[in-house]
Amino acid sequence: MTDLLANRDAWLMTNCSIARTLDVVGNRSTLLLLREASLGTRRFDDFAARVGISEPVAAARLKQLVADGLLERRPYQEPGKRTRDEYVLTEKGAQLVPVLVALRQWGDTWAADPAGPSVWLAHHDCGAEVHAVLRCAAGHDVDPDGLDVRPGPGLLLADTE
Amino acid sequence: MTDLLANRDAWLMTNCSIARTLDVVGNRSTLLLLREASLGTRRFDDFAARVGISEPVAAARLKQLVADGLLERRPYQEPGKRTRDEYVLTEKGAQLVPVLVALRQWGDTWAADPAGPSVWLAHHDCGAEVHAVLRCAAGHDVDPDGLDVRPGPGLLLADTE
DNA sequence: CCCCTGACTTTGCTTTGCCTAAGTCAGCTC
DNA sequence: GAGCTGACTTAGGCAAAGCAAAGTCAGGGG
Repeated sequence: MTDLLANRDAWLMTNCSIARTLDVVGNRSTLLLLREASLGTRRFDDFAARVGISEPVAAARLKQLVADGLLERRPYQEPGKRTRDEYVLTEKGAQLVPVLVALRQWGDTWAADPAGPSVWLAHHDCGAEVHAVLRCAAGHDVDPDGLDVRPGPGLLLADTE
Repeated sequence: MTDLLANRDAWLMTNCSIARTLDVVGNRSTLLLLREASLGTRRFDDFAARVGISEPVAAARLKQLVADGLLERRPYQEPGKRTRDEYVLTEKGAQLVPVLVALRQWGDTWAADPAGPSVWLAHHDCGAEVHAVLRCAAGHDVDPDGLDVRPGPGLLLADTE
């Protein structure tokens, strides 16, 4: 086994967790639907209107999100109305919130309106602003360029003859 | 001004930082190219091969990433070879690393190969594993469901007549 | 000065995503 | 039991994104 790190050409990206995640949420409307779900939207029409997509697209994406286990469909009933279904985040879906926070944070910094961002996120318990940060298991804050890539157990190597 | 938080219907999402970020990096191949750049890939052919996209697509996306200021094109020369251009992350691009880490982390948890992930990220200084976490300005760790949404200065309201 | 190589570009085609407009359907309200 | 409403589905079409295969181009090596 030669120098693994220098031989990145041989690494096959067929088991990349980023790519696998993007297989599930890798398009704009899916992520925006999850944004809405995380902000508390639950009803079909609201999803379509707030994301700004047509009903056919909303129906297809929501169905896929339920199939993938990121949203759960639950019956509910407003007083004096018939029973309907609402869409709520599952644990699996809620764990994508750091992705949404990181995306929002980048947009706030690099692509915001001159007036500033439309919303910001406060810690429910203390009211302070929330950010996505990188931290190592030893408790250190980590810079984007302070990362080392290490081969993991699922690494596949190309057949280098 | 009535209850802003209850009146989310009136919020116009035309100034959403998540949507603005997705306008720049909202497709699979762009994010995978940034993954490669963050892992140290610099040459055109390597980008195309490692991301698994065709050359025309790689050329178009890389050009757009340079135009958007996430990658910088720089001349370099390997000994005994002609001068070429390489693509390296700018500060603007590097600040998307938390997004990539959060995506990777979700994939490790919810979509990994039974054998485990192909790579993991270590803190360069201490070797411990790195994660994306949510933290408030007061220093508390924040759960995905511990977030409050607050209207910001750039919030646009719909004309509710 | 001719060839090789890395870095693209061009062409032609398929797939995916999204749109509008119109239709369906189920259960309350009246 | 007729109509309304929310939640979709169906049909038809356009545009963006992707692929494969082949062509272009510039500069250093031989």
